[in-house]
Amino acid sequence: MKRKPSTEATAAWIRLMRVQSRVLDAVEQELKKAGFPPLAWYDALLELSRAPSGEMRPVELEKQMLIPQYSTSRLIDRLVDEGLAARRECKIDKRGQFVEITEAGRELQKKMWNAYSAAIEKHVGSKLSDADAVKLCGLLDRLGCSCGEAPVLAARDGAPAR
Amino acid sequence: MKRKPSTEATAAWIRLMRVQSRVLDAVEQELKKAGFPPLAWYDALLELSRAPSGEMRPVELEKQMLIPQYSTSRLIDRLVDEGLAARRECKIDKRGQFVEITEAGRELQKKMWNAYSAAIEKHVGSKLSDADAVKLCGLLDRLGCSCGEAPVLAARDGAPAR
DNA sequence: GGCGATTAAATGCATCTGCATGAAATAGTC
DNA sequence: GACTATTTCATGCAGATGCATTTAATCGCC
Repeated sequence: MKRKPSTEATAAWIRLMRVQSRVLDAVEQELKKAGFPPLAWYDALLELSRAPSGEMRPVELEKQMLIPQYSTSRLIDRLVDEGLAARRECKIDKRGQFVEITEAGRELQKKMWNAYSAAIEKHVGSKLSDADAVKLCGLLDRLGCSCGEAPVLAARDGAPAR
Repeated sequence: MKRKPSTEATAAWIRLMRVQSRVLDAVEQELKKAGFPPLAWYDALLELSRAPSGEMRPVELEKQMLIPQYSTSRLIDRLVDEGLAARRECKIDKRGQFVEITEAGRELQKKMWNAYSAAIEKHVGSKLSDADAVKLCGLLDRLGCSCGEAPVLAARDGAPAR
């Protein structure tokens, strides 16, 4: 029952862990040096800015970002503290709420995307042809624990990570 | 100067972040459920067990594992607390020390490898042919921030992650 | 309508992390 | 040898995270 992985699979595992870690670190560092908050903030702001009226339920955000519930709760706290989002009462379900992105939030998201996209280009785009990037996506998707993400909806003004 | 990444590159970035996160989580969870400590412990034990006489300098460990200095220091603390490793005086450089893996440490490393390798097989090996795993390695290596790792020395009784 | 089960969100607590700094020893230089 | 710079490792502190629990509201069912 406990089959061992092939050396190829093991090597892939190691690469996946190491390379992701290095690339993420590099990108996060660049954002930090540019004076921006962590990537998680960007992801949240992006999700919010994409929502129909700029607002969504914390539960939604949680599902989109794939982070634990308490983590979402605290992330929202911080965004609200910084004036990047605001909590709104949810009339149809009083145990819940809505989180709405503010103008400042939208601006920050856009500014961050400049630095963020430049970092992606620097650490990923410039090292891989588009064709290879597609191949890489294909291989990675096969590992995706059925995290059936919507296609490549990403691009165009923002990329959610994590 | 601030070129934007192609949608393909952006998609690859997203996949890299998401898939790694999911796979790592899955593997860590399995280890945890089996009652084992975090992967970082395994990595450290593996490095130590591979060292010539089962001991190495914290600085070495730090370089191998690519984690910050303070992180190494505290990791060693925990290993020592659990009797998996022991600090030894370093006679040739009294500001330093040696960390030596104990018998219990070696045993834990081996036991963990059983669970760990099974998890790798389950979450990576079983989803990719060897040929595809090799392709994936090749593509990921190109992103490797010149983290010029030794070839595929990994396999065969242990795989360092992170 | 009443009531237990479920869901949404927050929070207390222990642990972990990052960052900066400190303490001790060695290396380099004159 | 004296003095500064560098290297090795530890640690105090603030902030972040994981986990379990709490509070409040809705749902399902009779």
